[in-house]
Amino acid sequence: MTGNRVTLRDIANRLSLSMPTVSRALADHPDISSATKDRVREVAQALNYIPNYRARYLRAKHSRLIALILPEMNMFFVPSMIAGINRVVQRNDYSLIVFQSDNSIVQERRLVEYCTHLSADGVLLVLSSETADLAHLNILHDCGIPVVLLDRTIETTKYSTVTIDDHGAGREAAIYLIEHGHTRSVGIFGDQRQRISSQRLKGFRRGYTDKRIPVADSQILRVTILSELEEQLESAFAAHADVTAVFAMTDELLVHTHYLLMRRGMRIPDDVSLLAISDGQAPTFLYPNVTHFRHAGVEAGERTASILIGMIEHNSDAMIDVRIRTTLVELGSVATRTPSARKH
Amino acid sequence: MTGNRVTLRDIANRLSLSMPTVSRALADHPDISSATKDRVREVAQALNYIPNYRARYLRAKHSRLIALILPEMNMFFVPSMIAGINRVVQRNDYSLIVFQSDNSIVQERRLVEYCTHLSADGVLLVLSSETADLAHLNILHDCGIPVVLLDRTIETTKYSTVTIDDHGAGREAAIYLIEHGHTRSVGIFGDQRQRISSQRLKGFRRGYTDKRIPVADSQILRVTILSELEEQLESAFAAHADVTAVFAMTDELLVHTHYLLMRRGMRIPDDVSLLAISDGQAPTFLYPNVTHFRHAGVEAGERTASILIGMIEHNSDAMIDVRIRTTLVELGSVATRTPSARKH
DNA sequence: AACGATTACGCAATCGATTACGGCCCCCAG
DNA sequence: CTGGGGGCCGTAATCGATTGCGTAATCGTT
Repeated sequence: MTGNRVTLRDIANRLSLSMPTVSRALADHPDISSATKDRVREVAQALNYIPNYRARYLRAKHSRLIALILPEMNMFFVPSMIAGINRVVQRNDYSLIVFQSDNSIVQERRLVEYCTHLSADGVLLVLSSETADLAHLNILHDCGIPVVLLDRTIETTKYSTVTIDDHGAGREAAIYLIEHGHTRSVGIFGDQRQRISSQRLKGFRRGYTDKRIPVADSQILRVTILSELEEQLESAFAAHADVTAVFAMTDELLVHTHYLLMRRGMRIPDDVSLLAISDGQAPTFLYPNVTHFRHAGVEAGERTASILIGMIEHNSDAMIDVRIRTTLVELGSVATRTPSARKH
Repeated sequence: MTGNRVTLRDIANRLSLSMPTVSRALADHPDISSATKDRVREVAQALNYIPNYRARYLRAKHSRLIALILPEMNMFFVPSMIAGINRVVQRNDYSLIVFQSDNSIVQERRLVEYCTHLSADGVLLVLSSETADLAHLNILHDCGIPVVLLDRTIETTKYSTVTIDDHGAGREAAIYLIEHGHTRSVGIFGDQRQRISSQRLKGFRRGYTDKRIPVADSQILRVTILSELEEQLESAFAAHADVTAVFAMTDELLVHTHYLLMRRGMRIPDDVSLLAISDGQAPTFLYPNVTHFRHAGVEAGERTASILIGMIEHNSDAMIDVRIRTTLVELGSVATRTPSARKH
């Protein structure tokens, strides 16, 4: 360690110039002669000058820091989403600060506040499951820090949001199953306090309603804790011997459902068809590959980050709501059943 | 947006006090009377004062920022590692800045430099696959910024490292297979430019050597791109009809190998046994569950972050090398074979 | 020759907070 | 009565960089 860092003053002293001149020289300001610029650059290089962004951004109002607050790390979706966000963020010369709220509203509140301390230029927020309202975001609004809500949100007219078309995906999944002859299926959904879960569930039911096919409540699983899945699935099978298909709302539910079906000795799609909403990774390494409605995490991340940076740079308060549509990827885990060909 | 943020000066003016007094009052300095402290706190609250860390840390030498540079996002290992890092980082009141080098040494170099601009207090680095030496880290050393190399490293005596006991895990995996009667197996390894791949491979071979069982080169797969896996696996099976077990070096290789085995119609573990090194997630949702040598990503992240923060706070240059041992988790994907019971 | 314009740079303030140092007032002891 | 010592607070400098404004020197113009 060479002691303290080289500053503009050091360069200035070395060249008998003033700090402002050195600053302007390094910034390629037109007021400075190119001869001086060259000398400054040379000395800066020689002395190994390292700019102090902390000092620079103290004067500027911005920090070029973007915060991402996640409820939790998850091997599905989150990594690709971060990858997408990071790509856009880095490309625009911002840095991404990642926080975890651990699904706690207290933590989330604390972190939001912390973002103001850090003078983040913008905040990307995936709400914790405990978050019921958005009052704790007022502080960001007061500071003029734009926010984009991502993936897991609640209804709002105040903040921009980027979400999957959850309702649409659920509905299309149902219709896809019905059109392949699966009039009796089991739908597996997550914690209903989360909008993505309730929306996908509503969409799923809607699909059946639209096709005028009844769905019993026992066909709809609401899995709050993963460990409940097995029992709920067994009950559903027990209640409905004529089930020919299973729909899983997320990758996490998918992989565990897939496992349970396999363990049950069920062949996919011969004994039971399997359909999911997924970011497309798990379906390609499960056997057989799983037909799914795909939402690209990378894309979602990129769009979200783009919107946020747009808001930051145009100082815009415009509320943008992006609903990302899913695309069907058919990989053969859903069989076509004719009404007569039902199991047994 | 209410215009500009409330500063210490605003509070000072409101109370006809000086900025330093307000600063000290908020910091609970003994020089300030409790009456004044109360008044200051009250006004700070009322005015919605938000401290500016950027200004605060300009005087202090530190920033309470820790940077993490990753080669890429990956659904396996990385999320749990980040989770572990983040937990420790947040608990110690630091913030985590995440960068992706996209496996490019140019990017990595740029990001390392960027860390100095931001005055990061420490850097956590997972080397890109292109990184062959550590010269680009000198700048960090010059700035007195501690570094801990994580997971994917190269040999160094200059920086602290946290790695899995790759060689040991590979060796134990081999021995485990042998002791279960699998004298002929296929080992699937990653890009040999990476230390973790070469070490695991070496360890695996070593296990066989120790047990005095020959291993043909065609039993060892080196998979640089995932799409090559299928072909290589087929060749291996074609070359060795007596293969009774497959070992996958990582989760990523595991899930795809599992898929290929299933698609081949092979029953696990009846037709072929499957063993892996894994962080323990994938093995529990693949059917059947996969016996593996487990390395906890969360733990690795936590240890790494702890070491880095220790170095930061004790201003220590001590070189620490942590080699995380893997633990065997038996989940039944490896059958016990007696010599006579080999397949056919 | 004198004056306005241009070039190239320095001075001083500023961002918001922290800290070394100094000073006032009051109380108590000598 | 006086001096020493706390208690409590203000002054000024500082962190490193940026920016508005001023200015000396040079140049060109009529």
